[in-house]
Amino acid sequence: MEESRRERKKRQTRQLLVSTALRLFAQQGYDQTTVAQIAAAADVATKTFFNYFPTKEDVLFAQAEQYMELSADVVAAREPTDGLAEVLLKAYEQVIAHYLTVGPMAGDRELTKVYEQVLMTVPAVQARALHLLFDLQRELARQLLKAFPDKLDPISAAVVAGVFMGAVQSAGNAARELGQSSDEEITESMRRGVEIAMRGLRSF
Amino acid sequence: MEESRRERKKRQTRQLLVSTALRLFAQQGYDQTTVAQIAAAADVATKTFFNYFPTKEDVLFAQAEQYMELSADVVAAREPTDGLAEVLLKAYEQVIAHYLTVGPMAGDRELTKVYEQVLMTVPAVQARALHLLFDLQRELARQLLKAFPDKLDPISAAVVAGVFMGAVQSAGNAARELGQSSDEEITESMRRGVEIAMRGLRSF
DNA sequence: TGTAAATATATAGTCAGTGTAAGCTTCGTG
DNA sequence: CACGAAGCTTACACTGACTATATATTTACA
Repeated sequence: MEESRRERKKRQTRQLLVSTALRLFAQQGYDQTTVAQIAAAADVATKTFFNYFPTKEDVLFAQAEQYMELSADVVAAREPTDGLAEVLLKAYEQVIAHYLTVGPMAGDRELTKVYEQVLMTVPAVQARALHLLFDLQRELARQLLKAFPDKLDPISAAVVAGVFMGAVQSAGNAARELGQSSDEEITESMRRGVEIAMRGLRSF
Repeated sequence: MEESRRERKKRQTRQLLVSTALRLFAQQGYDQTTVAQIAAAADVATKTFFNYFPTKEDVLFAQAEQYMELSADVVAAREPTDGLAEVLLKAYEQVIAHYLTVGPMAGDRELTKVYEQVLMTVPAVQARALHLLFDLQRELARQLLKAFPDKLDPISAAVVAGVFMGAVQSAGNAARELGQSSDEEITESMRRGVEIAMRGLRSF
């Protein structure tokens, strides 16, 4: 079945809300922009905004579920010869590639800056981002446990996911704090983080 | 200089707000309890509550900064013979011990249950908790970098902290989800998490 | 005891987010 | 084509977190 008119309109409205919100955030700042303003600028009722996004923050994370599906796909489609480390690395590469090429930030330097600015300064947004990271981590653990039932148990699967995500996230964050702002620098730092997670902390 | 009257009163008011809030949360649930109610029950103005705690959630994390100081102390007071792994393990043991014996939850089964219930079900509180975890991680990275300037650089220090905290946090969480509710079971799972972080993910 | 700083207060607001009921659009079925 | 069900949007009213401001009170200290 193709996309029905209803579904199409819904997607359009959703997209309109996202782009309108980002535009206003860029113009006047996140905190200075009210949901009522976003709704008015998109010409819908305020309540409609909340029908699409449970909170104001969520409009910034509209594409986040895709990452979850993406990594799940990679884990599910693993080659029988692939070990746990290989699968993790592939999932990582996939998500990064998707982020850099397909996501709403892809290539748009201006938008990326707005995003980063908001993410670094607005506590509520930071909190929401961490929560998402956390969900992603839990989902990854589930997938890994299903893919490697002989090597993992529920606890170790969770730990593997937690270690991996912790490495990537902390590396990316540290890179940003050090002023590394280009995609290349940041992904390179993340790669180092992954390598450390693979080797283990005793290697220091 | 001892504690002045002003400081003493401040501490008392703060303590009163915390215990009053917890009592009300236990009685009527977190969402059902308003800040106005807490303030009224503690016989202060609503605004006063916000003078002590920036948000409603914060009243649940009154003791969190102590963990940061604690782990910083451990790292700072390391023996010259201690390697990075040993220092991390010691800091971990210290914080756990502190949590189990000194914290407001120590021994109070009832209060611990309220806490866990709130933490598992209220999104705003989860978000706040994650944010704290994140701060703690960053602080740990700073301390490690200072203690091991020859072995670490800013990126790798952040990664070490991120991997370590990620392991502990995900293990603890997975344990709770599996229904392990006793302190012993949970700390045992966390210990496994730490071991995995030390060994590295390639060991699977 | 007088004075400046810190703190608490009441008042009046802004804004995120919810509940509800009513109306409009779209969909499937006969 | 017709019609009823289901899904969305909307207006409206409301709760409650949080802030700004201006005022009063308490405390520290000379």
